Amino acid sequence: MLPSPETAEVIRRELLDWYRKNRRDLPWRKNKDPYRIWLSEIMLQQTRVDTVIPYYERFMEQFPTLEDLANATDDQVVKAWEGLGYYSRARNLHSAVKEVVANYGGRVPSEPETIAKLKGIGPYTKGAILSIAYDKKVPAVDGNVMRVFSRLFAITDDIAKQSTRKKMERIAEALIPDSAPGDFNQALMELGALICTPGSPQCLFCPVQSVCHAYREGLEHELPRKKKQKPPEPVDVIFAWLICAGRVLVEKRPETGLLAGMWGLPTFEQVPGETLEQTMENFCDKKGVPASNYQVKGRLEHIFSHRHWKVVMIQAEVSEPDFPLPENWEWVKKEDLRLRAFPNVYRKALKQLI
DNA sequence: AACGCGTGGCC
DNA sequence: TGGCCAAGCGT
Repeated sequence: MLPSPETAEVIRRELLDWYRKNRRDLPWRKNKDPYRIWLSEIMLQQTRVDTVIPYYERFMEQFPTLEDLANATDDQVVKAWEGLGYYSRARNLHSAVKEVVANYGGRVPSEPETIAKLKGIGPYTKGAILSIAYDKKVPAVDGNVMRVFSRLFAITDDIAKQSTRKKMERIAEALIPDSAPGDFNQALMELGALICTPGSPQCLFCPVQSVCHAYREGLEHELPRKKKQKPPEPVDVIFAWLICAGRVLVEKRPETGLLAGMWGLPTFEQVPGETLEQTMENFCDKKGVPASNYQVKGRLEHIFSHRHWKVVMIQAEVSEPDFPLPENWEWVKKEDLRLRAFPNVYRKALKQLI
């Protein structure tokens, strides 16, 4: 059910007016450089504004232009992303930026069909870049917008479903103005971030309260509806701290799956029914590591989106450092560990071990 | 279509 | 304190 033309006009006017008075002064709002907008949208995927800001500032300092990023190495880009999470975003962005330089003369495509082909740019990011940087009338429906629409129009569909986002995009198309599509899209998101928040929406300060179906019915706390996600599955994991003469063995993780392609300590699952020392010793034997003096150095827990690692860190001394290294393993001097990009779970471990 | 993919902040 | 999230995308 689409909003009436009268309702649509009220929403456009009130939202744009409210946004122009209340918009936050964020680093990516300094100008409309498509590269700056693009980077911000990728970093902001599933990530809070306050978390992103320092990463964004540092990243822009290190890679001020699209060409600078295209000319960087993968290691540099991932290092700049270290700690931000969802690391495939960095790899996809880097790959896409290189493609823009190679195939589009270094200009971010302004056509929906073209930009949508780039890695890491889905329906939301496409709409955000095109509307904010190029003033195109394309919807940008993210979690904020879905929450706002759910409440404004009392939509009870599960916002975790793909079909719901398409429904919301149809509504957005009916609302988005010719004059300032980028401001309007950002106004919707800003309203979701500042007023129409998940927990306790500030309906008394809402510029579109008068046309909000949920507010009228007292349903703002019941909406949006969203399927609960399963709790992370616990896994017992061992980190091997394999040392020799001031050096440590590190492992590059597989190119797919959790922390894909990231550096870490050699990591393996605890085998049920075995002691820690048995599993550790079997692991070292299997890898051909001549290790001795096994010793538990500490424990930590780390919760990912769907895994809960219960980690035991076990140290062993490598007696013969010139043994043939397993694939994707390297020796690193302890003081050089900081030069490499480790995801946070390993940084937490290293903090305890060093 | 449903699931895998990080992290930190919030109450 | 731990469950719930926060400007999604790829498969």
